[in-house]
Order: sequence, then structure tokens, then C-alpha cells
Amino acid sequence: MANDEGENKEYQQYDPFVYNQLDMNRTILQQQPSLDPAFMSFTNFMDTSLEYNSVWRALDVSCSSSELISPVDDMSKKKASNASVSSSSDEAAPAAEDDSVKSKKEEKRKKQNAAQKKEKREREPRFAFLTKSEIDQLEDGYRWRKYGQKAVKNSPYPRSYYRCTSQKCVVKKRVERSYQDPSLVITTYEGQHIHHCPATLRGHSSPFYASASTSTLATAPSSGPALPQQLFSHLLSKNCQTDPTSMMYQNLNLQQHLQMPDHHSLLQDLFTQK
DNA sequence: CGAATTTGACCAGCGC
DNA sequence: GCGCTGGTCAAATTCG
Repeated sequence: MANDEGENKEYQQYDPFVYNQLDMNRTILQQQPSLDPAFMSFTNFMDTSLEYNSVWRALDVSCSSSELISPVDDMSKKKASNASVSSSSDEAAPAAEDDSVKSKKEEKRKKQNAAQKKEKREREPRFAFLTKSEIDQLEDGYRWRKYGQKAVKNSPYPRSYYRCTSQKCVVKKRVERSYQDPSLVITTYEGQHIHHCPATLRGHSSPFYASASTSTLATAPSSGPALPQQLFSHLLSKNCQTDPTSMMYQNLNLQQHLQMPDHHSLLQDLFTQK
């Protein structure tokens, strides 16, 4: 709502695929599936501009899924987050909840909310895009833990909230389905990964890392991002690219190059420009 | 049995 | 001030 206004500014600033939006969710839903030139999602662009698979072929990206790996030490993460919130207070007594415990809990909660509030002002850049998919939880190479689900106003489909399960990584994503076109999944990423993509760590499965580090376009790794999300996750990763500005720049280039017959020039741009 | 998900409760921010 | 909505927490439940 009003929150969205602030967020929209971020979208306008950072998201190369969602232009001129006053309300990200509403605009997406209202404008879909019509393809206003002023608004075109990555997936729609690929769906309409050229054969979807040809892009990934051009990128030397073959499809792969279930490339998930890294084990998650969630308990320690939980503890760490708790400690950061109530570092001075002891662990809550697990026994019977008397009033003092309850008030302690409330106090803890208020501290958490205050911390959240603070974080909100320094919100991470967000990137939203649409994907045509039957599946809600799209594979992007990272491990996510669902921490909430909310009914969306004017939509029969709920919105799910996910956090990256990697320690100290605060990247979040929201996933919801368009009520106008249920085949569309709206995914919003917030923040940048501070770690390698788990899929990448296992056997160089990402051509993006490989290419980015070596700039060897001829090398065709056996697998890689199968979906736009995966591509964007790679691009979002600090290990792959550094800042939202370059990210946007590259994405804009991506859009431009997708219209060109020679897709290899895209790779050149993606991996040589910083 | 530990990890992941579900779900109701809670809170902040905004509009009226 | 009240109601609505988005976002998050955390206990309960389910899953592997």
C-alpha cells in the first residue's frame, strides 16, 4: 500500500524490467498479460521476442534443476538472529508462561520490530519479474526457507515469503501467482547473496560463474540456470556481480541483445562489463 | 528426530 | 482512532 510507494521507487530505480510503476503488484497484475512496451517481464520478453530455449542455448545454458546442495545450519542461524535481536537478554524460559515471561516476550518482540523498522529504511534493492510456470517454487540454485504465507488482496492465490537459508545471508524472496493469469508466477528478490550459489559449488554447474571468471564463451558447461530466476540469482549474487547498478546495466543490455540475432554478443557484454 | 512447512498471531504503516 | 494490509515471528505440525 503506502509501503509500496516507497518500494516502487526502488523498483523504478533498480528493476529494468518493471517500468513506470506506481504499485508494483497492482501494475503487474493489471497490465498482464498484455505486453505494454513500457512493461515487459524478462520471461514475457523471452516468450514473445524469441523462442525461450534459444536464449539459453545462445547463452550456452542447458537446463538443469535440483542442483541444490549445501546443508543448512538453521539452528545456529536462528540463534544468531535471536542473539542479534536480544543480545543482552537470556533465552526465554521454556517452562510455564507467567506474566513476567509474557512481558519479556513482548519486550523482545518490540525490540525485534524496532530492528525491523530500522532495517526497513535501509531496504535492499528489489528485483521483480514474471515467470510462466505451473510450479510456484521455482528452482534458482539457492536454498530457501519459507517463513510465511499471506492471502493477497483481490487474489485467490497466496503470497509466500522465503528467506535464503545460508548463514548470514539476508536475501528474501516473495512468490505469488498472478490472479489474472494463473500461469504467471511473480517473484520478487530482495537483497544480494553474500555467498556462492550452492548449485555452483557443486561441480561448476553454473556457466555464469565459469564464464564470468574466465570469459571463455566457448566453454559450455553441462548445466546451469534453467529459469530466469536462476539467471537473476546468479546476477544478483555478489560473487557474480557486485552492485545493482551494474546489474541493471547488464539487464538492459540483456534486453537489447535478446533482440539481436547474435546472442554471443550478449555473453560478451555480460561477462566483460563490470 | 531434526529439518522444513504451516498457520495464527502480532505489529507497523497508511488511508479514511 | 479504527480498519485494512503487508510482513514477520514462532509454536505446532508435517515430512524425510
